Amino acid sequence: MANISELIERYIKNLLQESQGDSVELQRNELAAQFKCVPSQINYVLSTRFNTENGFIVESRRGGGGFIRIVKIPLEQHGDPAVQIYRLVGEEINQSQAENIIKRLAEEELITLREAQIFRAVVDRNSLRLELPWRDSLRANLLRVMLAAVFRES
Amino acid sequence: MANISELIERYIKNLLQESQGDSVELQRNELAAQFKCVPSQINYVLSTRFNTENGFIVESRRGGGGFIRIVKIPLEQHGDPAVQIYRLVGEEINQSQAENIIKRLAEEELITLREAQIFRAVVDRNSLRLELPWRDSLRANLLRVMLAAVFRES
DNA sequence: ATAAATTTGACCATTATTGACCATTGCGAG
DNA sequence: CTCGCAATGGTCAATAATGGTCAAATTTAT
Repeated sequence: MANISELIERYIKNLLQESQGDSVELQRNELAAQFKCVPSQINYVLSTRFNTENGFIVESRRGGGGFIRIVKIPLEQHGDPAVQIYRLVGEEINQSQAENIIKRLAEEELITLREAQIFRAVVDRNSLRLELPWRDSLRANLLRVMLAAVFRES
Repeated sequence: MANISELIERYIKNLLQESQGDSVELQRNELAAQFKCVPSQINYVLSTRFNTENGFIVESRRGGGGFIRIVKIPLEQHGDPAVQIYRLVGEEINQSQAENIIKRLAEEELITLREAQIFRAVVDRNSLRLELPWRDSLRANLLRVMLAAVFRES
């Protein structure tokens, strides 16, 4: 189907492949003009196809010389453990589940001891001062972005 | 990179590196001429990139023989880290302030690059899915516990 | 028919650039 | 000495250049 969002997605993934590294930088307005769509559609594509669940990190800056940078998290390079663990997190996670995952990450030496301590501090229920439906969701989100940060090898 | 401010920032940081000490002295008009911008843009760069939050002090003098001196202030490496951290982070902190602190910690090699990326991921407003009065407070809290986790090692 | 995904646009936020006008300092001419 | 000017740097507000959010409208899939 001639779905613009999909075209944009493919275009960006192509750029990622071509660029030697694992990231591309682009301009929102320029891209939008190129695809003859409104700029906010770029945001739509980014949030639906290039989010952390899909293994991407998006950074950006506004103003003069602004940009959008899309970074691919190279999960494959770390082999099975990293991928499995990343998927394990899910939409919600409680503290002890999170701690198990962190323990495993440390055992597999995918993160250092210090990093494990940072992870534990963040997923601690006392750090996440929220009531329960939301706390587990925030914890899952934070765990995922922390994993993404670590697996990101820049 | 169509961003003069960034070029000027890099230029000054280069000068700082090259000069043995931790300070450089320059002339506003001269610099502005060199980069073909208005003199006040130098002030813009100074106030956004070389302020105390970023660990710099700027001194200057007007009139004949005027100058601008930029001095880099290193973080205290001794004393109780917890106290210093608490002072730095406070009860609430926005994303850019947090990022500045993280950048400094990495520059001072108090945390590794990977750790800095974890920190950044956690303090990102998109990771902390909360509305604004509480988001800054949660961010401050998380930053504090992460720093505590790292400095606890004694 | 309903739900989900996509497309649009109005309005918002952040960062950079520019220029008019202001302040301070040093140095000569009287 | 003192006054005045040349040589510096400072402030602030307007404008430009980007990107972000949110929800309504529309299209597509179930």
